[in-house]
Amino acid sequence: MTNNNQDFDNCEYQNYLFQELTPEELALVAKNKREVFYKKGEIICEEGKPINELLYLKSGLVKLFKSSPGNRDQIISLAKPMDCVGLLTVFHGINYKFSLSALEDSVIFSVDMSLINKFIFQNSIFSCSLLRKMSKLADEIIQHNLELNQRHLRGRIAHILLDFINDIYKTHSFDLPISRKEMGEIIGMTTENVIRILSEFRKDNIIEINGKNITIKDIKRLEKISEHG
Amino acid sequence: MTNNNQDFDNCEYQNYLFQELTPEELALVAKNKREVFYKKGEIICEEGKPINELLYLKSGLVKLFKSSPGNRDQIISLAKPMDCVGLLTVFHGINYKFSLSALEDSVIFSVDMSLINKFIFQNSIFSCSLLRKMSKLADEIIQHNLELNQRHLRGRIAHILLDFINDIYKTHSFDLPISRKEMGEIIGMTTENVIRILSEFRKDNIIEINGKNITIKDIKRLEKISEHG
DNA sequence: CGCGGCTTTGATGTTCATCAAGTAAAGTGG
DNA sequence: CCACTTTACTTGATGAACATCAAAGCCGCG
Repeated sequence: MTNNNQDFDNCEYQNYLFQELTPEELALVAKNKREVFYKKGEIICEEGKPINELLYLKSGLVKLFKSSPGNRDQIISLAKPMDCVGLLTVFHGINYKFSLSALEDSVIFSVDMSLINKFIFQNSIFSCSLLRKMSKLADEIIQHNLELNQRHLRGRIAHILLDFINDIYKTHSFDLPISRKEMGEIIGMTTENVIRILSEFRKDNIIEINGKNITIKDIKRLEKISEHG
Repeated sequence: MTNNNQDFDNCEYQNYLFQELTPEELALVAKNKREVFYKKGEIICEEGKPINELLYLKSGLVKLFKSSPGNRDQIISLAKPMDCVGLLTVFHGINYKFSLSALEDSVIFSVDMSLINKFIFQNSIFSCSLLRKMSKLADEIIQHNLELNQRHLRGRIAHILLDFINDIYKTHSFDLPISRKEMGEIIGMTTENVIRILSEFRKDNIIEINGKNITIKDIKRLEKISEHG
């Protein structure tokens, strides 16, 4: 592991959360923080465990999910680097109501909630920024759910592909970080149907599939399917 | 309309939001606040309109919803008296992403966002309380969506009836404040199926229906249906 | 009293989950 | 490095759950 302070400076640079802190507060964060590496597939935190820290994703990809009986997980949201994982829920209740696991090799950077609470009390710019971020996250989750409930399966698949293109990978050709099963868990459908519809898109010449790699060939039609079913 | 300050004192008494304010701040709220009466069915605020005020429901029942083409609204949440309506979304973006309307005759009490922001900056107990409330609301909305996606129609109807019993009316016999159509919009199903399943429950001797009035006769079975499908 | 909206029930078709079965890929231990 | 096991992926067939369509009764309201 390289110099921690160096790392911290690097990630703080882009970070919309900690940038509101004063130099003194940042020093406290640097002293308090822990950095943990999680291998792809590893559980980061489980439902029911106490909430002690604010988690911040430095690199990788993480899913926030709820597991149900019968191997039926439901993914609530994905966190990208520079996101605060589970920010929405850490201020309510003492235990996690959801679980977190790494979709790719990830580095999580954690700070004690007691320190975060201290900052909230002494730095109003910071707490204001938290309020804004939470509001944004809530809007996104609500929006996501609305979109799911309105779309048929084809529309959902189109929608999630567009998300990967626009929000995560910023390119028309990428390696899917998640299995077909997990894709189904994000958009609420079975693995079989995820595959079926991806195959349809391939036959219709909208995408190209090579195992985990997906290339978008006709984004206009994908957008049309995402909107009009 | 009766004395405003008197009203304010009455509602502040139970209010978890404003109770964190100092007497001076409360005086500012009392001076700034507006109180508006909305008739059942009236639109309180529409998607796309600027967010200028924090709304607080004094009496009545309000729905937060998103409308879609084809007379297909989707209800995101209901607000009971003493709830801050749309609290989750007011700190992000300049325009409402959702609409609000009154399900029953309602009194809304509004305070300028500029004042709320002032309090956030000067009163850290208040902002901390806001964070907790938002976290709680987010948890509830996420939970609500998870439950919907996992249940079949019978389970959803059972679930929403239990919500009315436990959260809103606190009695086993109540007048439904909403139409069958709105009930469908909360739990994501068609009006016809809401009616069909309510009829099934009536035939199975679980509930009694007299127009808008519903009486629960067998809450144990309702709970069982809500949990196990 | 008649019109429009809400409610109710039945018949029909579509969408999607489930089941089954087979292939490819990816770990695992010798 | 190769057999072996396991996990992920893929396709088809079937049935269940649910939306849609249609039609009729009910109720409040001008």
